[in-house]
Amino acid sequence: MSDTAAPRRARDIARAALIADITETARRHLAESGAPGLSLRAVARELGMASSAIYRYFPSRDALLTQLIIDAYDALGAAVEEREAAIDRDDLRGRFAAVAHGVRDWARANPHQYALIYGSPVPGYAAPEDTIVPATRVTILLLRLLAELDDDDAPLAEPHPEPLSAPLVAQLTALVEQADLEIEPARMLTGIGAWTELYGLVSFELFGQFRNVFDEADAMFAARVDAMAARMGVT
Amino acid sequence: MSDTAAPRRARDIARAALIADITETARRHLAESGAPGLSLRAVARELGMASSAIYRYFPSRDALLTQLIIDAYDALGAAVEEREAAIDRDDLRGRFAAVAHGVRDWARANPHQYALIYGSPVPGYAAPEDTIVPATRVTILLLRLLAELDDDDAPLAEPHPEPLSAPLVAQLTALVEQADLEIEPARMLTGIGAWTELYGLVSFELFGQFRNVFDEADAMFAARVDAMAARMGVT
DNA sequence: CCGAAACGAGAGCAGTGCTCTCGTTCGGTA
DNA sequence: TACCGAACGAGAGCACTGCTCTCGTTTCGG
Repeated sequence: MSDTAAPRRARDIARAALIADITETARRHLAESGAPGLSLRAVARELGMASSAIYRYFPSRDALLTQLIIDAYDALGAAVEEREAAIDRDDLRGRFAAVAHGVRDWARANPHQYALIYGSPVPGYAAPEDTIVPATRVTILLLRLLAELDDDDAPLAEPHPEPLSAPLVAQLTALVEQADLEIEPARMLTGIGAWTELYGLVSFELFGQFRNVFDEADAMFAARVDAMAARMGVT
Repeated sequence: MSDTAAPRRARDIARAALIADITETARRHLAESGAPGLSLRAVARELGMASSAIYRYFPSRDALLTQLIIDAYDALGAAVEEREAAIDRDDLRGRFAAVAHGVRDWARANPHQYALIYGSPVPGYAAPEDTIVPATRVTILLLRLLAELDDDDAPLAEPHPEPLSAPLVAQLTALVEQADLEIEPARMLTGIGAWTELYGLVSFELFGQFRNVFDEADAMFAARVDAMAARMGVT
C-alpha cells in the first residue's frame, strides 16, 4: 500500500496480493463487527489459511489494525477531497460545506472505520508515524481555506473577549508556519474551533450521544456548519 | 448503587457489599488498563473468588461495564456540579468556564472513564435506559445557563447567515420544552454547538488527535472556552 | 543445481467470557 | 425448631482469542 519498492519477483507479487487480500478481508470484518470484533483467526479462516500463516504478513494484530487505520484515513481524505474539489474555487462557503458534509457523510457510511480513527484509542496501542500523514488530509483542506480567507481579509465573526495570550499566539503562528501558510492567529484559533466542533458533532451523532436529542440531525448539522463558516469569515 | 430498596436481611447487606467490591475493583482495573483490558476473571482473581461467582452478581461483562458507565457519568457530573456550584450565581461567564474546565480536568484525570462514556461505543452494546439520566447532569448545567442568558436577553454573538429552517426550530423548541426551560431556538443551537465543541476539544486532546499540534493545550482550550461563552451571549 | 530464505500448516500455550453442575450455607416459614 | 428452597462459591469445561514454535515444503537467486 505504502510500499514504494516495485515488486519484481513473482513471489513478491503473490505476497503483495495476499497482503491486499488480508487487509481487504479485515476491512470487511471491521466494517461489519467493529475493531474489537476483528479476529485474526476469522480472517485467516475466510481466506482458507492457517491463522499462523497470517503472521508471515503482519507481525501482530496491532499491525493489521494500523494498516486499517491508514486505509481509513486515506479513504476519508479521498472522499472529502473529491467532494471539495468539485466545488467552484471561489465558492469558499461551498467548499467548507463540502468538507464538513463530506466528513459527516463518510463517517455515517463507514461508522466503524470512523470510530477506529476518531474514537477512543486502544490503550496499549501507540499510533505509529505512518498514520500521521494520511491523518492530515482533511485538515489540510481546512487550512487552505483559512489561508484563502486570510488573503481576502475576510472579517472574522467570532468574538474573543480576552485578547489572545502571547504564548498562545506563538503556538498558533508556529502551527501556521509549520503548514507553510499564512493565517492570522485569531482566524487559526477559530478554525481549530470549527474543526473540533465538526468532529464533535459527527462523533456525538455516531457514538449515540444525540440519541433522544437529535434522532434526525441533518438540519441541525447544516445549520451548525453554516455558523462555523460564518465565524471563520466565510460570507 | 441505584437500588432504592433498603437492604434489611444480613445476606442482602453482604451481597450489596460484594457488588460494591466488584465494581470498585473493576473501576480500578478500568482506570489502569481501559475498558478492553477489563477482565472479569482478573477482577475475580483479585477478590479471591472463582470467576463463575461473579456471575451471581453481574449477569455479564456488559452489565459490569454498564455499571461502570453509570458511575463514570455520575463522577463526571458530580465533579462538574461541584465546580460550578462554587461560582457566584451572577457570574455566568465564570460558571460556564467552571463547567468547561471541569469537564476537561475530570477527563484528563480519568481518561479511561472518559473514553468509556464519550469514546467509540462497543459495537454489540446498546446503552440501557439506566445510563441516560446520569448522562444528562452536565448538559443540564449548560441548559440552565442558557435559560438564564435568555432571561437576561443577552445578545447572541454568533452569526447565522441562513435563517433557521422551520423544522429545525421545531426540533429545538421541542428540546427546550422537554427540559422545561425557556431558551430561544437560536441560542439553543449555539449552545449545542458549544457543547459539542467542548467535548470535541476534550476528546481530541485525550484521544491523541492534538499530538504534534497542541502538546500543551491549556491556553488554546481557555481561549476556545472564552469564545464559546461569548457566542452564547455571556458578557 | 543447491542451499537458504520464504512459506503454510498444525500443535500448543495462556488467556478470555460464559455455562453447567455439585455441594454448601443461609433464612423465611410451617 | 426443623425443614426446604433459594442463594451461593467453586470447579470443570466449552469455544474462542492472539501468538509462538516446530516441521516439512516450496521457491528462487547465486
